[in-house]
Amino acid sequence: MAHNHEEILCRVKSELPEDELICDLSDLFKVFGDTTRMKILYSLFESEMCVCAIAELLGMTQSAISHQLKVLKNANLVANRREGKTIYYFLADEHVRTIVAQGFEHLIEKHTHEKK
Amino acid sequence: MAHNHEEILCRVKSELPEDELICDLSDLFKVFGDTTRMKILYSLFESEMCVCAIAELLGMTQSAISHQLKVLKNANLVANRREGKTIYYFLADEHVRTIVAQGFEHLIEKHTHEKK
DNA sequence: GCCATATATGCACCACCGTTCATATGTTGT
DNA sequence: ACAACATATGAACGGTGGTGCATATATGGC
Repeated sequence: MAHNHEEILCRVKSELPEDELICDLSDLFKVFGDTTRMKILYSLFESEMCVCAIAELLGMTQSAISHQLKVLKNANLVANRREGKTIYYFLADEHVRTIVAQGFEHLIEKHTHEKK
Repeated sequence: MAHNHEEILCRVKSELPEDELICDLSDLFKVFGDTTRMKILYSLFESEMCVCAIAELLGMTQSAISHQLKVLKNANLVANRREGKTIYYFLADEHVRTIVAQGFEHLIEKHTHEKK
């Protein structure tokens, strides 16, 4: 046991969301937590792109990109449309931009504080 | 080589941020991508807390919590203050709430779409 | 100074994840 | 139906990261 904090423990415990929500949330952010996927998202900020274009842009295997696009799609961050043999991927909604932008702002603020 | 997409490649490539920014961004989101850290953040939404209180709340080792608090602190998501022997951790700024809230909204929207 | 309490840290183990290779699926043109 | 191209998928390898154990550091009380 430790020092007394029963009051706070009870109050915070009652306000904590269920495990499933916490899990879904961290799973979502996990998707943003990889440089390859982040590069893909940034690319799609500019324009929809087909798989091989992204692979060429990032200098990576088509397979690797395909795997990561699947992860992004499962998280509903991107969607795709078929046009003949090629499949174009694009941002699923505007939340993606907002979330990345918020992360960006945090980084900026962090850097300005470090310049002391 | 693949089918032609020189135009798009050049345009997108010129707009892509430098690798360091991409890396910093994904590193930041990586911090949100763990259930333990997410639970800690949600706890701190309610109130500042000491290490052993968080450990008791989450039913985990003091060591594990301490390790994760270090990660959160390195990312400038939390800060701490000492009061005698105990050290209280709290949210470093309001970006944390905003980022988590954005992720939450994305999940909500996703769920409503799945209810078809 | 010594002991108890609160927190931090180094290490090692294990699980998970990103990549590549090989191959499968799907589409178009002939 | 077959060949060529675009993409998806499964398996395996390697690296990273979260956890617990043991221990170190720090503060307060006696």
